[in-house]
Amino acid sequence: MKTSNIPEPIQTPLTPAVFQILLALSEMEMHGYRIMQAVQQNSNRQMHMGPGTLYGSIKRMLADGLIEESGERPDPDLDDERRRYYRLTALGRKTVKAEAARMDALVRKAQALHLLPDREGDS
Amino acid sequence: MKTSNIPEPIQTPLTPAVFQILLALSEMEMHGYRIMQAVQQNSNRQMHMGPGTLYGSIKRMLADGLIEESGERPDPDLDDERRRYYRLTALGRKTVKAEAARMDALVRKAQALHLLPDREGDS
DNA sequence: GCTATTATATCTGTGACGGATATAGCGTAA
DNA sequence: TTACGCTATATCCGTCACAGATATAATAGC
Repeated sequence: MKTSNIPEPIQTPLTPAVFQILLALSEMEMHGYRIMQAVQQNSNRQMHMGPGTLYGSIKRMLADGLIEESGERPDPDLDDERRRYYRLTALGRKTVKAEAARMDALVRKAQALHLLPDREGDS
Repeated sequence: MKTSNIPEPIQTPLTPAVFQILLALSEMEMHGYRIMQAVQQNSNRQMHMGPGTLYGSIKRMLADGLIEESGERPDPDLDDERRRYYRLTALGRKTVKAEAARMDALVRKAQALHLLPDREGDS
C-alpha cells in the first residue's frame, strides 16, 4: 500500500507500531520502556510491543525525523540514568495527525457499512 | 505488534492492504481488479494498490479463510470470463468488525489528544 | 488488425516485525 | 550482601507483507 505525497513529505499509512508510539508521545514525553507499557495499557492489554519492535521503530523514527531525543529529565528525583526520553518533532505531530485523519475516514466508512455498533452524532 | 488471541482466533492488527480489501468486500462482492479501483476511489486517490499487493493479499486471505471465491456472476450480461469474484466469509466479517473497533478506539484516543479537528457528538 | 485497457498471476528486493538474546542498573527481601 | 526480579536499552536474525516489475491473455474500441 502506498500513499501519494501530493501535499507534503508525510509517510502514510504508518505501521501500527509507529502510530502507537506517536500516539503515546502525543500525550507526553516518555522513555522507551514506558512506551511499551503505555501501548499495552491504552489497548486494554490486547496489544503487546516487544523490545525488538520498540527499539527498531525508535531508531527508524529518529532517522525519519518523526521523533527526537530530549535531554530533559522530567522528574529529577525519581529518575533512572539509563532512560532515554523522546518527544515528537513538528513533522511527527503533523504525521500523527494525518494518520489519525486517514483512520478516521476508514472508521466512518466502516460505520456507514454497519461494521460498528451504531452511535449518536454521525451525519 | 501483536494482539493477544484471548477471545477468538481473530488476527489483528490487520495490514492496511488486508483491511482495505475486507472493507471493499463488505460493501459488495467484487473481483480483484475492481478492488484495486475501489481502494483508490474511496481514499480520494490518495492510496494506490498495485497488483503485487492485491493478488498476494488475496492469496493469503483465502488461505486464512477471510474471503472465499464466489462462483456466482453478479452481472451475466456485462461479464468477463477472466474475473474471479470474492466474498467475505463469516470469519472475514467478524475480523473486519474487530479491526474497525480497534481503529475506532485509536481514533477516539487521538480525538481526546486534539489530533483531529473537533466535532460534535463525542462524549 | 492494432492498441489500450482490463484482469490475473508470479518473482524478487526491501524492510517492518517479533522473539531471542545480551547487558546492566535498580529495588527489595531473605 | 547476596540473590532475584524488574527496569531499561540494544542488537541479531528469521519470517513475512509489501510493491514494483514483469508476464500473459482476454476484451473493447478504432
